[in-house]
Amino acid sequence: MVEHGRSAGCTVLHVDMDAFFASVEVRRHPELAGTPVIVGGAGNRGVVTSATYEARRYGVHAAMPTARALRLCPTATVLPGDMALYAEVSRSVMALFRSITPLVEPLSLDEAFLDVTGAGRRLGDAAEIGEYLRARVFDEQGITCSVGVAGTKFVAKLASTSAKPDGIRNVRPAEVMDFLHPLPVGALWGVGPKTEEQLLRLGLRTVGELAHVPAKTLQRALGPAAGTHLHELSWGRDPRRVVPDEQEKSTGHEETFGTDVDDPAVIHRELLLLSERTAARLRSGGWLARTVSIKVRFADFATLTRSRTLEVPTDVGKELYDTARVLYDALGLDRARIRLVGVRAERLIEAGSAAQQLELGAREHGRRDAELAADRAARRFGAGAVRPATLLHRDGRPGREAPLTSRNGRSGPSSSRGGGTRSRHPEE
DNA sequence: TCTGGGGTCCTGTAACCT
DNA sequence: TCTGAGGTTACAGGACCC
Repeated sequence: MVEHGRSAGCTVLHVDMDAFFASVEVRRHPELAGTPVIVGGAGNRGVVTSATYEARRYGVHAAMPTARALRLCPTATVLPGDMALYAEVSRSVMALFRSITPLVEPLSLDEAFLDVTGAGRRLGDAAEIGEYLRARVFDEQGITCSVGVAGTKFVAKLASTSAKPDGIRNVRPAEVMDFLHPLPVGALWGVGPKTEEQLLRLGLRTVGELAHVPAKTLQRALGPAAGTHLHELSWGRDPRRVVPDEQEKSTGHEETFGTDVDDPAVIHRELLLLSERTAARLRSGGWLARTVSIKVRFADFATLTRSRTLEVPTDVGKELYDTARVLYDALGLDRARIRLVGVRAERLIEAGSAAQQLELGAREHGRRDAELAADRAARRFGAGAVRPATLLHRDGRPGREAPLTSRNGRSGPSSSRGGGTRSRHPEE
């Protein structure tokens, strides 16, 4: 039971599923309960996407190469992941959140911010609502989550992290400095390995030490935006509101080859496949892309990007591919060893809003109609049911160079805004 | 040890426009 | 007509998140 008014001044909840993908897998395979389970790519270049706390005890964490994770924890069960299932569980959980308040801002499949200002009268204060949500999620989905309660998004997020696993943490306004200042600078949103290294060079190890450095000094060291941002966060100031349904800004696909590739024909084929997949996602979301970008990562991990803005926005795979190919060919790579290629559609606009422009652009519609038919076939017979002839083996089977296991079963682009706030990757 | 995939944001530079 | 300043846009790269 929660004492009345314990979260006065706190209206923001951050709810984060515990080891989400792995927990869903354990729910599906009850015989794995209490054992180390890793969800991730099993190939020679696969990485861990999610791991149960039993696996984490061995030092396993997300983004670690699976091969290394298995050296640390040889008894772990490795599962490839089932994004469609995780998305379904996520939809149910988000629907539960929306039954409490319309102000739900999903950050990824497994976490969301809730503003419960308007829900208090019905359900108690924010901390009581947090307890209620945790119980409902467990009852309905059989998985646990952790909740942070605070007056700002940033502090609520840190609070849920400190409550993990299967806990709740309420940080009242008067407690924010005591909570925040002992934390390492790396806990701040926007401080990754590079910035942390810079801050350590300045002798700043904790948020409290950073808070007492003049904002001007931080701005000089880190740039005006990052300097101001970190100074504000270090004093618990975060004006961002909980915003439901944010507009997507880009979507795309990339693929790491199982082994490095130096054959331009193979790269071209991969660019076509990635363009088709990206376009299908544009169409399913009702968007057109104004800009196409490609990403190329070489064997030594050096990465470059190139982009081009289209005269007429598109959701047609062939048009994305034509631009991607021009960008790639312009690099003039002479059988360089390539590890990864990617295609992204950027500067998205709603398809309806661009109807006029399309007519003016007099685009050829036959190809789009064919791709729409392929979408319908994919819905009926499964992804890849229809694809360009160049992506087929001679015997008609779908074919390509062996990239890593694709773990991407997502149905649409993320509403993520990165830079420290959103993503669709579970955990950590 | 050897680094996936899907995102956003910031910064610097160059080109373009007024 | 030419020129320079200042603003805007496009592009590329890097950092970050999970």
